Amino acid sequence: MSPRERTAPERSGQRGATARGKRRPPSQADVAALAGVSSQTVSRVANGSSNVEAETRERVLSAMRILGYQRNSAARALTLGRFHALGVVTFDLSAHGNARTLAAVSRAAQLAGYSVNVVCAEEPTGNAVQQAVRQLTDQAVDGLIVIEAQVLERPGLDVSSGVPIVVADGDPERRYPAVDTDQAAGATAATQYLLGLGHRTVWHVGGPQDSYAARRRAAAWHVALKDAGAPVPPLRSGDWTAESGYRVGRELATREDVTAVFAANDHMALGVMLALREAGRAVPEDVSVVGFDDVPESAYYAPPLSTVRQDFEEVGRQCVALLLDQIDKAGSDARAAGLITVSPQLVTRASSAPPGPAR
Amino acid sequence: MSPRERTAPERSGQRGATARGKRRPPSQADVAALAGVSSQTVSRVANGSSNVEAETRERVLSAMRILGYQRNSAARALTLGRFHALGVVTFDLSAHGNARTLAAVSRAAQLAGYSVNVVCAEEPTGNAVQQAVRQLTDQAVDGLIVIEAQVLERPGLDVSSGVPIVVADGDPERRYPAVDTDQAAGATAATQYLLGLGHRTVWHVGGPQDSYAARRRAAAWHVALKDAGAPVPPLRSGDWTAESGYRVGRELATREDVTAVFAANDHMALGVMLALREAGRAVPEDVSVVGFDDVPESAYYAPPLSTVRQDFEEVGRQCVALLLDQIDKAGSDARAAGLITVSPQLVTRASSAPPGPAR
DNA sequence: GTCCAGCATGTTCGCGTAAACATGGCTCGC
DNA sequence: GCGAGCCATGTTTACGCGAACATGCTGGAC
Repeated sequence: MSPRERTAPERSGQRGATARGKRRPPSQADVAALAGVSSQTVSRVANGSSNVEAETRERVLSAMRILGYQRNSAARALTLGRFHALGVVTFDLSAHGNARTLAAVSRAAQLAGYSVNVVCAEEPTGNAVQQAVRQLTDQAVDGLIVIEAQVLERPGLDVSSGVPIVVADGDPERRYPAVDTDQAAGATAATQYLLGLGHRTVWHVGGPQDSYAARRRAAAWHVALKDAGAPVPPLRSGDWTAESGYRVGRELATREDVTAVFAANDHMALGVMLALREAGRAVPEDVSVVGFDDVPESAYYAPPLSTVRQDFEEVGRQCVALLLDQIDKAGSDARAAGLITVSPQLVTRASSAPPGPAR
Repeated sequence: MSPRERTAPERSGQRGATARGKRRPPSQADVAALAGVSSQTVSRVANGSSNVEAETRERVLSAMRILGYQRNSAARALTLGRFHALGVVTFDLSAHGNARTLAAVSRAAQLAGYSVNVVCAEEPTGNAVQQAVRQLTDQAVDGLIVIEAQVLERPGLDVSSGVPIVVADGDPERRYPAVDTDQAAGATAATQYLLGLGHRTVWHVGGPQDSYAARRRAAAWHVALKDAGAPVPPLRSGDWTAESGYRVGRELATREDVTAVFAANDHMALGVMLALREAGRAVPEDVSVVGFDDVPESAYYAPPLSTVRQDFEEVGRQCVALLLDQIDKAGSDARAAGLITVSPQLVTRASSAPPGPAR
């Protein structure tokens, strides 16, 4: 009559060790039967609820161990309406910053008892993202983190899927709560630093123009030059790769009046330096170079690269904090859309110096 | 009498747009009610089943659109007993290779209709991994991929959690099916290449000794030297970072007899090159350097680095293929534990050359 | 002594889905 | 012309869990 009648005869001895038959993992009911209690009591023990006598608890725990019980998270999610999972959408994990941010998100989420579901969209086209988001929400997440969100700006893209969203690094329209490195501060610091060394002006190798972070770095560079009354050279853009930096660098190397270059990331700076050296322009004697990111290797470039250090750990942590916040207060009208800013820090190394006396 | 009685009166007009009340996402039953069919028919349409009249299907699809229906994956997983999710355990996403592999896994999984659950274990201690695996299986995955699995060798570590496991890059004991770059072939190629250039012997800067990949590269280097009748210099080890490469490089730079160095990854090679240059030893004129990985930037190092290119994409793809294979044939005794090997490729650039005539 | 509070535990039910089974109409073959 | 079989669709049920409610027992206040 009780549900035990169904399950009890079917098993004899413990399973789990043997690979026989169409094994079904043990359920609460199985544990309950073995411990001689109701499945509800098992549930209480599993959730660390109070109100279970010590002796009963022990019996249940022991039964769990014997059967190798693990609660079924699907069933759990179904009844609770919560998945305890976060989704992360990103575009290019080979980009150092994205990978680092993801790692930090993963750690923070784990600490909070959430798992992390990653989707790596092929391309930052609206469609790919749409699909990625669809897959994630379909796949059961309580919230979404979008890393490197340039794509969100595409008009008509609707990622409102019912779950809260937090954007890391770039939501130009402020449609979602966001966590971001203070790109402007970093770019300004780099530019002012180079000007302060005595350079007449600073050239900028920007990132791809569909990247919001890249645009903000470029804008801050522009403003910093204007504020200082320095001439504003034309903006050259790459695509974050060292190769693109090299390409732009070759062009810059031909111009005698280039004495300081601020690249929007370290990898492009690396390419720029190689191009300069190949053209016979010494770094930093003839041209100073500053990057952005502070990838761990940049201290060992030739020469070691001055750069702007981003705190990816902090960005990841804050993303998770902000998202969990939104998830928890789901009832109250969340959309308060905060913006958390993480400060970067200028790191000076051997790739920058005052302009040479000659010239 | 029908379930519709419960749901119908509760809602008026469509929800989803308004933020009123304790919204519950629309369910099959809601769609069914709106379309005037049974929920089973909705299920059939949702799963693309045959046997639904075109006109009915249209009605259901339209109802889905109106309500913004998304199937509840928890309920789905509960009935199907499958989550359509893979778990990935890794240790350090800032390591280029791991991040790339993860990205490839993510893409391959997505293509197969699986989502990817990532856990980034703090440290490669048995405990951390144990916990990570626990969290993942608890969190509902159909299979597990362990990237950079040196940790699996710890005795007593039991990750047998009922789900199939595939190991990327290193399961020394072959306890699990694995996909791996052919480390030996890569290291051998690099060593033989340097010997072939005329160097009397080749020094090796190995990775951390608890990394299986590092140990295999070192072993192959050792064998290649012996096979060639070259003297075998003592092994120096770093920890994959450029900083450690620099440290070892400073030491090597003091030895006049060092003319060729094979580093176990590109970042350490970078550090080595900086140390050599600082000590007045030119690369490649005085010392040739070869790395491993072919990170995208290595072509722009100073000088551009000869290295062994790993095909992370392929490793990721194969991992997923192997894992899905195991998942599907769960019944048959899977543990056939295949090993899939992915070939790396030597890429020669400016950092290597025949030894200088002098000396 | 009575009654109620509090506690350990059991019972019922619903979550959303898909499999299994049921139904009723229609076609086709002989 | 009548049953076999197929098709579109409906109905029932199980999946595993935990919230809500139910039960029965102990002890203390009055």
